[in-house]
Amino acid sequence: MVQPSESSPSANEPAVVRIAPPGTGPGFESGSSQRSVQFGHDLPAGEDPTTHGLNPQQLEAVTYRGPALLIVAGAGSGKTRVLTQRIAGLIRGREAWPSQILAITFTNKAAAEMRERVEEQLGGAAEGMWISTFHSACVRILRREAEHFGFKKNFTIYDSSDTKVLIKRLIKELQADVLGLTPGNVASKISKLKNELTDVDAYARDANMSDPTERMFVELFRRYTRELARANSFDFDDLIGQTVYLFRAFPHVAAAYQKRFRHILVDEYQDTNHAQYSLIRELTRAPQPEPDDYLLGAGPTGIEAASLTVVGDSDQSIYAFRGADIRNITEFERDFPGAKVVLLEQNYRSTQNILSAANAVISNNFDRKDKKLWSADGAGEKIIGFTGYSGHDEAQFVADEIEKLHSEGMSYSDMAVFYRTNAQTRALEEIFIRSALPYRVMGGTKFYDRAEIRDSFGYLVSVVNPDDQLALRRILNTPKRGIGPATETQLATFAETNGLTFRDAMRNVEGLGLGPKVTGSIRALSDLLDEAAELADTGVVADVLTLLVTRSGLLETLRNSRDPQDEARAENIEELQAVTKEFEKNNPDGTLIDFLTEVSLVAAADDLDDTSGTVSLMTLHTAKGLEYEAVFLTGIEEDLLPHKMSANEPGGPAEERRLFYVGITRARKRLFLSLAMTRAQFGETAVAMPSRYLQEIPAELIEWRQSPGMVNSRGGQQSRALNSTGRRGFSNGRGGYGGGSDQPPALPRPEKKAWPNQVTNQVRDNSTLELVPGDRITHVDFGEGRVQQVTGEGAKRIAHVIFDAAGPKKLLIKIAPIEKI
DNA sequence: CAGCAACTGTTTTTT
DNA sequence: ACAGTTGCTG
Repeated sequence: MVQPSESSPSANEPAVVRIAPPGTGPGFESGSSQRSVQFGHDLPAGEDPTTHGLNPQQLEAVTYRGPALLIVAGAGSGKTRVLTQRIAGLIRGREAWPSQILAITFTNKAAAEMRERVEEQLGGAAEGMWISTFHSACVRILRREAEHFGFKKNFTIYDSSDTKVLIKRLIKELQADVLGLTPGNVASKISKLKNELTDVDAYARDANMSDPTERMFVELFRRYTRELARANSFDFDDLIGQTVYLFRAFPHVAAAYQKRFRHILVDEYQDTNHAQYSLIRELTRAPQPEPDDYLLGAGPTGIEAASLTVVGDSDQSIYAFRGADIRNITEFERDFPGAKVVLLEQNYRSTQNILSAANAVISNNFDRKDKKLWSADGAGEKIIGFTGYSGHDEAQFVADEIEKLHSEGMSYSDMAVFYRTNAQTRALEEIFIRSALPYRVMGGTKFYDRAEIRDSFGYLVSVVNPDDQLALRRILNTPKRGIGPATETQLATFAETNGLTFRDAMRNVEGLGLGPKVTGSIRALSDLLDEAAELADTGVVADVLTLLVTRSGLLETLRNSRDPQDEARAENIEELQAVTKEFEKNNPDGTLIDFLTEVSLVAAADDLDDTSGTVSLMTLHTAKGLEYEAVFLTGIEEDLLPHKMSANEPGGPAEERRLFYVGITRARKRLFLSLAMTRAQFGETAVAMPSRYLQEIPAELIEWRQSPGMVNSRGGQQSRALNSTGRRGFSNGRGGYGGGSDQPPALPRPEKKAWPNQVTNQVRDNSTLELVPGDRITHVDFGEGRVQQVTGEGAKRIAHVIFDAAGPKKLLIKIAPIEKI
């Protein structure tokens, strides 16, 4: 069996899988204080490595044997440890071969981590085990079985933006935009339907076809489905849904997997959607006897259904928006009669203060099983609260506190900043860059979303999967080679009328009667793709990419451009070449298809880099499953958390509260909650109100450095740094707010734009500014100060300054808003 | 067909 | 604020 691609790290961070040394770096949920005793080789003689060091509930979860087991694992209760020891125990006790194990995790990174830890327990005997995400596992199955239902095994995967491009084209063709249908809303509706395993025909049966918008939507859905099939492609949702379809339509195919996988384990079960649930149901069915078995008189197969272990926490269900159905976990016992349930409530991660805050917040969600996390490790430090005047002010607080923790000996990689929306990174990044703080934004998937990278992938996909018309159209005139929309349409029509693929139309371009110049361009492109395909059969991925980007002129066009940004774009392509070389190194037998599959399925959390020594920035969603010594939860404001888009949705506010809960429970020792009074949005500054969830935390757990009540409308004139130091103890014992009131005081209403965005408007370049210790400087926010020391080289020179009022700061000289006096 | 200026809507979260 | 798109001109 081919080794799965999920055992290699994401192509974005292509080095070897990194495991943080105990106690450092962002760990996966593992019960940090238990870590030192978890591996067999540390044990005294005679101890059972599978069960050593477990509490009674964990022990039960590891050793229980039966058809179905639900482990209700509160945050930080050591569930990953329980899962890995359970797997190791099954294999060590000869109850299962590695190849009979299927473990499903939420991200590739979590899968790699789990594999690593199982191997460590077993001394490397995990060969043949499937530990992967739902999507990766389904790709593996589909590649092997695609030919059963009209796909080829070289299929490619459409990500959400590919999907949108295709739908956009269809909307244009059908002029569906006049009915208010946009690529966004059509794509999300189709995705929802697929998550419910509803296909076009099923939907059309119940649709109100007298409604023109509805009728149009059905037509779009139908064409979208047809186009995907024609392009030999699956979208994200298809990967799951089509696998379920495959199993249901071809019982003998399903039986092969039902027989193979004897133990199925699913992590983060609370976030499974209906399609994923159905997949698990199919896999845990007892295999049906095949026709041949009857002929041989074998009767029923006699093979029992696989055993199923699921781990989850309904309080951490945060993906309802993409179809996750909390009932999958709440009704588990009904779905699998005779299921055993084990509750893990002891927390090995956080201090009691942090857990008490988390418990208090989540207890406001009614309709949940009461569950209280507790720790044996003591109260710990208080939670720190802070209210800034603006998002930048808040960011400055975060940066200052990070510096402080760092100077006290905490590694940057042990700290993380969370936020609700990706847009909030801007202010944080600006301040962090200025403060010369090493940071890294997780997810955002920025690299693979850049146009030049997508173009490069367009070439690669066109080579691997010539049926993909979308990829071909993307590269047809990129770089510019004189093939406009008119020519593109002619090619498409020619293909249509002659029953050819778009790619074949290109191969026969001479038959179209186009101008000699255009014909020549298409011929050259077509030949290049053929040559690359030949190379892909024998050569390595990196060479194929190099051939394509050089011979197509993509790279050269960018290099010769006079747009200064194109230089960076060319560098991005070179970085992609480096990524393919790394892939090559990690997967010596990896094909181009493997490479494309891997990058298609990287998740936001997959590019975590444990050893990089940087602060991690990420959304609350990405943070799930991770833990850090110190956590900063930013933007704890109404309309942001809970987000205003969630207000109308049923269950919205409760889900947002779970999101807050997830954020709180990521912290081991230190937790910081911050908000701003005004926040820039759409370039305009709007007033923000403290989040309702803040009041749910008992006041005695929070020490407000600057409470919402302390901030007044004149505050914008003062620098935060002037009045934030040394004040403490504003709790009054009742509400969560300082300043003497029980309820969050009504915030003042400053005029719009009362405090124009002080940071972003200032584009400056101080790269020529020379500073030496002793110089007096003035800073836009911090006032006057004296340079103590200058470190770093060139563009990275950092001034260490003690400001008269704001105290010590580090500034990146190139971009800091400073002047020499 | 390419390049430029003006104009739009967009931001909730993600495999 | 910004990117992506439309519409005009050469």
